[in-house]
Amino acid sequence: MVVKDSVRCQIVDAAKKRFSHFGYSKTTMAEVATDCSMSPGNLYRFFPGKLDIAEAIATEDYSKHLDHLRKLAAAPGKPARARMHDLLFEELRRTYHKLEKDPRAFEMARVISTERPEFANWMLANEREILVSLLKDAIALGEFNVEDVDLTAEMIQSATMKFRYPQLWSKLSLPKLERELEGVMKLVIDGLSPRKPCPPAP
Amino acid sequence: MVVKDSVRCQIVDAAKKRFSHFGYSKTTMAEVATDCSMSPGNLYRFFPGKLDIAEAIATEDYSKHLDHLRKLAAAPGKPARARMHDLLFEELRRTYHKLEKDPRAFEMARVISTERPEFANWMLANEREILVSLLKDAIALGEFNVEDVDLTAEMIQSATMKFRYPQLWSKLSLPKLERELEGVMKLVIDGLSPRKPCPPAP
DNA sequence: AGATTGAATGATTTATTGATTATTCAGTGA
DNA sequence: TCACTGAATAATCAATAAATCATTCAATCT
Repeated sequence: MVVKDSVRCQIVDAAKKRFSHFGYSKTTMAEVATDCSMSPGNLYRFFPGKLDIAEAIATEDYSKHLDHLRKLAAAPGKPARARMHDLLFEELRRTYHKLEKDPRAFEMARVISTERPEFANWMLANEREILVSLLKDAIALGEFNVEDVDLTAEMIQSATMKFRYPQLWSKLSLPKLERELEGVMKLVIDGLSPRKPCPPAP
Repeated sequence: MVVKDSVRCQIVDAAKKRFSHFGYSKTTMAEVATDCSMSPGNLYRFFPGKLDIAEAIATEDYSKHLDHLRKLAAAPGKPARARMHDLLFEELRRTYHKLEKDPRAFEMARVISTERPEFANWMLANEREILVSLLKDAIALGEFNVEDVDLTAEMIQSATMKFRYPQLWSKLSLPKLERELEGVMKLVIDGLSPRKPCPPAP
């Protein structure tokens, strides 16, 4: 089992190099196999198919990111508002940089999300979980006032959808996207309704 | 000039029929010309190209929709909240139905928005204008409390982006999309911050 | 027996070719 | 001179052939 795992790792590593050098579609299973000094057929004892290798790479990479997000969301001593800011901005920046500068990463993201739509859902669910615990925490601290935490987390994700796949929507630059996300966050946190009885002092 | 206009209309009408029957890509300029009893070359005295005919059709159609939206946004006697609801829901439903059931309309929308991205921006700007006047009205009535009206309108559009191209994002059904839009609207209007000093009565 | 190979298979991609079609413009007729 | 035509052009698309590649599996090795 430990042996099997190390072979899996070897395969993933070889594929990682190939994919990031030449792209997903331009690397063949035969090449990956050769890099691992094995026959192409043998790869299939470790992975059901090529896409699954890509998914393994993506999962590994994404898990690190998730850990980071969890830390941001739980940062002690920070107001919930600031933590939510950090959380959403980190996501925007990560995907932006990842997809903007690296066409290979972009290709992989595209392939995985079209061939394996559940993967994108899984990511969303993970992030929603983080959001939920952040909200609960904020409620306990009296910073937010939310009835249905799960629903609210879902709605926050809805409202920030544009920033999750930045280059799909608009060719906006990162600074512009950041300014917009800032605005949406403010809107979501403060809302449109008047806080106090309202009319401004004369 | 009045003659030129009537020829333009004739061309647009012929193209409208062809496009909606056979689709944009399957109708040829020669066919449209024949329908108008003219030579293909002559079409170019009235439109710079095929895409511009499609754009003219889309503009005409969209203008009617805009009028409707303006009416909804200005409906007398309704609270701003309800008018905003009507506005955003009408947009969701329109695009959903238009694109869901009619593959020809979908093709045209796709072609125009990829070849003429400024068209989509123009639509957004139009709707933002409506949103701005709705917001101003709501502020005057004391229903909303907003500092920067233009910025806020932009942010509302950002937050509801997902519902503007429903089928691009998710394969969600209309009822699910409606429930989500409902939630996002509530979030945007009420916000997360506590309205009153907050803690619930015992 | 279990692990591994690598040739065979069929699906997918790429290259090539031959239409089709948007667009232009020299020419025609009023 | 002006409105228009329709053949010429160039770009795009469809069809097909050729090659590549993911995947399978009978045979081989350890």
